[in-house]
Amino acid sequence: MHYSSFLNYINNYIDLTEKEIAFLRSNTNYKKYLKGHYIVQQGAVCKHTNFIISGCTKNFYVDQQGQEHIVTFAIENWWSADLSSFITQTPSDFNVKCIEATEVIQFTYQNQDEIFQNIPKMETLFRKLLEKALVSSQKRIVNNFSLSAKDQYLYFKKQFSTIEQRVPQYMVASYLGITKEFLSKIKTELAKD
Amino acid sequence: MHYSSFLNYINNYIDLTEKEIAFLRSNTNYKKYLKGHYIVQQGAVCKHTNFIISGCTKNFYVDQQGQEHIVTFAIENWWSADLSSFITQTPSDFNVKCIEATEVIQFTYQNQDEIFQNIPKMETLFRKLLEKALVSSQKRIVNNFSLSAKDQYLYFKKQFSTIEQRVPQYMVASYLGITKEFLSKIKTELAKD
DNA sequence: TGAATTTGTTAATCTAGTTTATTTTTTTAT
DNA sequence: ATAAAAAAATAAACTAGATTAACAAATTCA
Repeated sequence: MHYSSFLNYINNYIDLTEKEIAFLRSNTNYKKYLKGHYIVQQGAVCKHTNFIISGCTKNFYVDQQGQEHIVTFAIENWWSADLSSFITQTPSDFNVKCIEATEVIQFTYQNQDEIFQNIPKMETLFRKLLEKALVSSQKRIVNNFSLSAKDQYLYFKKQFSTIEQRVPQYMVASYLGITKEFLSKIKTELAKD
Repeated sequence: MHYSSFLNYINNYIDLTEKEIAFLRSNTNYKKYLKGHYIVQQGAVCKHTNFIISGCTKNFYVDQQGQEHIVTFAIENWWSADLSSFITQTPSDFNVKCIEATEVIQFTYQNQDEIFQNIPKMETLFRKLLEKALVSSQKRIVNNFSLSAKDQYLYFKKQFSTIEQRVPQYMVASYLGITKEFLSKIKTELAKD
């Protein structure tokens, strides 16, 4: 069943009783998106937080010049949403799009509220996830201004080798904040060694 | 008393009973740092999360070339710590230094744990603070790769005008990830209009 | 009050990464 | 299997921002 990987994931952090599992199940639902489909679209409210069971998504932003900037990727066992829109329930500045066909367990803001109220351990889990996410976001800012593009690419490759193998190179470039041409240059340079 | 601004701040988000306030008080303490003093030093464990009552701190990182990169500033009614070190209780890669004499209410990891266990509303508050912090961290990443240095400076100025007026210009440059010379150039350019 | 230190400016030169344009390779769908 | 589309590579010209170095203001503090 679809829920098993979701429950396995949660089980890595906290223990849930049968009752709590049932409650969680009744406050989440399973959904499958096709490749290329949008989970969230710029201008629309992000209705759900999504736990990815299988597949891959990108969270990106289209700037005024029409250029796409990838903020995060997400794969199996990660969370995917536009946090800003979700927590405020206001229109999103970002898109979440499926790079592959993607299965998720999702819950609404109301669902989340009920889950946290009925299973405080879940709120603790989320608090800790947010801490980790913030740490890696800050780490990315630091890398951004202390590493060359080449070193940022090597760091990404080391940290997210699975993602690098699954997404087109121009998306990696977009995530790194450099042009696809320059990433190509970096890779040929690295290949020489 | 020192605690009043801390309690006022918390009161903006949640209601605490007298008992809860007493508990919070007994699990936090007041401390005053002089200008130039370190709250956290690179290589040491970040023992406390600090709520700033008065003053200003910078959270920065010294890279291998000896260059300082400011990750965040913090002023009155903000939180200041090296989150990464605090949550893992392992040595920090960052420094937190007082730009002005700074008064804080601080608590240890154990204190935090007890507070969250005894006052779940406090964990909810922190979960929400972390959500907001993550959103603004992601916003900063986006700005970083879609705005020119000039526009990033204008955004900083708009968002943190109080900070801009309090810290030397070379620190603003460091926060923006540009050289002080280039920021000076940007400012003379802007002054022409 | 004035010497020392910290902070900010200006200008010339340099470089990492962008832009634009063309070609090649890989993937997708029929 | 093959045509069309998507992705990647190459290369020349260009630019935002860095580096270096010398100088000017503003603070600090004895």
